[in-house]
Amino acid sequence: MGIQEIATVTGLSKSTVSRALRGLPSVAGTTIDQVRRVADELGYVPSSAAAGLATGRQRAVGVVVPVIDRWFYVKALGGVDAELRRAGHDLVLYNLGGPGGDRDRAFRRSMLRHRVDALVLLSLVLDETERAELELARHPMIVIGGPAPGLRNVGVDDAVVSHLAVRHLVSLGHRAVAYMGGQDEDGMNVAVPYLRHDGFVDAMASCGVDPRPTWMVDGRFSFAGGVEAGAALLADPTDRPTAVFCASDEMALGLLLAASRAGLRVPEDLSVIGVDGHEYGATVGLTTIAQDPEDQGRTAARAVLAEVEGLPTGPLTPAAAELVVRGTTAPPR
Amino acid sequence: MGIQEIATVTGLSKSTVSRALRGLPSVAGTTIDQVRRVADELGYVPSSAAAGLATGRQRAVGVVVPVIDRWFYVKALGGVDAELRRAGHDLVLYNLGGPGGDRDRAFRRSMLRHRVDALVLLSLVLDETERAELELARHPMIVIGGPAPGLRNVGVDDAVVSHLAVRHLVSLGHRAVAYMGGQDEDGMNVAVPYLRHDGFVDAMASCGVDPRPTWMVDGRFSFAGGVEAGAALLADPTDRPTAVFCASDEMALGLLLAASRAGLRVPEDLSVIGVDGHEYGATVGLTTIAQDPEDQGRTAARAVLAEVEGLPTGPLTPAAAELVVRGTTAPPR
DNA sequence: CTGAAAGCGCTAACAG
DNA sequence: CTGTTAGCGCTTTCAG
Repeated sequence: MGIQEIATVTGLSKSTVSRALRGLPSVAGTTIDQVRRVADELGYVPSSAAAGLATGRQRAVGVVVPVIDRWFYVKALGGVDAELRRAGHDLVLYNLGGPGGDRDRAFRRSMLRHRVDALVLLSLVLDETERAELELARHPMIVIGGPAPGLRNVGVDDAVVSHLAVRHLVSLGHRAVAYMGGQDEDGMNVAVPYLRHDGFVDAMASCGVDPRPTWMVDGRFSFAGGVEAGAALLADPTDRPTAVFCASDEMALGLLLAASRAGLRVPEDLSVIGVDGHEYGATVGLTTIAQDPEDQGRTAARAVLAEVEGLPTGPLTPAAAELVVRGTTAPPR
Repeated sequence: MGIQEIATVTGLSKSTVSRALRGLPSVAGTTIDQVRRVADELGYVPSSAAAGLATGRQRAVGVVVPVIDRWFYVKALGGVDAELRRAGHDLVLYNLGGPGGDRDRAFRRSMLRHRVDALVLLSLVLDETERAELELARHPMIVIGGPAPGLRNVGVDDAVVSHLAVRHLVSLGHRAVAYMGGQDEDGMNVAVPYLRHDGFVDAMASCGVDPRPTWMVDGRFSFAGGVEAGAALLADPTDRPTAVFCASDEMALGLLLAASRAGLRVPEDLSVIGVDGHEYGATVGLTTIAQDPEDQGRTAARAVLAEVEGLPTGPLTPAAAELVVRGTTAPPR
């Protein structure tokens, strides 16, 4: 059943078996082979709980996402996972499940159980209480996406993202540029939407263009939202922007559909630029500010794992965000 | 630090504290309150490893996915998660990470550690060795998606799915109907692609129509793949199908783009039907055979949790698949 | 290179 | 309703 069985069968001690199973260098090669063979024959399955209790290390890290079904989160999750796997750690998923998710309970009931050695928070900003509670667990934490007070974070600089997009549009000659963003995701307290929004306003100002309040629309960071907000934005032929900066590719894709429904050609009648580097965008030729969430996930995992090992925690360099010009942006007519 | 501290501070015994913390009915209400208060003051954080070791239950279930970034898997994962959370269990994600994922190592190194009480496999078919290994852990397992030999599964009946789609097309008057599917996902050993393919052939036969081999194309179950395969399929104006059944909405979306690039109008020149009920499809008006992966996830989680509790394991009813007629299908001209 | 003994922090009978 | 006594299965000093 356990390590003990192997010990009695091989005539070795529990300790030696334990060491052999872990391949410690202080064990004779022959012993290791023998132990492994017997373990296999016996169908031995290690108990991570016992190991965890003895060492204080669970070899697992938690990943907290506000919702699971968003492109960025899925990609970042994949990156974190890849790196954890490489390091032999498991990934415990904490999905706050959006607005209805009973965030508080999820926090204390699950994350506060020492099941994981560290936490990767996706785009979350914690409030005071939450921070205090998580402090109790005393494990390393890191944030992917928007900066969070008091925590290290990896992610693009959202102000830069907005500036890149606006500058591209303005340099093409656009002045009538609209912004499609989204509010905080219903109390999920995510910083990115605000940062991109403010970045847009800033960038416009620095280009000497005044953003029009009626051209700042809410696409809810989703495809469907982009279609709706886009339809509204493009409804009045006498008062249309010549370009739109969408704070996510999913919204931009929606806007593209709305534009075609409105009989507008892109980029001739309307320029569209998104943010992300979504695969769909690539295949439809969407100009975008691309980022690599998978890589951000890997970086975050590596950093937090290093912190678990007690290595010094250096500052993290912001992730790359790069203007990818494709077919949806052009000079206005 | 642990439960002991609380015991000494309150003057109670470890056992009483343990019971109070778990709110067992055999503890005085006042005691419970007191213990909880002291626990809070002390910043007590329970150790799931210790609890798990003592009880043999980890209060966690593993979810194994072939890859993470697919609509179906993400939705199903969300469903599993929701149900687990409700039951107070954590979710450990095992991502095989596609073809390059070193499936074997992932299996034995992680899943075989008793970190979880049960396993939910997404669309995976295990080979003999894998089954044997997982048997060792002796925990309940269930599959979502295609049936797997020797395991219970929840999911739609893929033969029915194909029949529904084909019958819809044929009843509209189509005879020249093509199929867009995909092969096994590069050694990930997933059953669904084959089932839908065979279902299509069957359904065509039962409708008295011969499927054309050159009209059975591979869209790799992705948007980009759908665009490519669609372009090829529609390339020759003298030899085009009048309708296409796509084994997933993502491919259907791609095909829609390919059709518009080829100058075809949908549904006038070409009818398209997909499978899934993807949100994007809904907003572009894609006719589809809709299913509810989230619900399938919840069902699977519930079933496997019940099995963990030792409840009798009844058979599972197949998940619902429903024809949703929207704007992309119509009679051929 | 291997063994003996002492826990890791909690739960679970079994008594009161 | 509460306390006592054993472990759960592994890792880790400390000695050989």
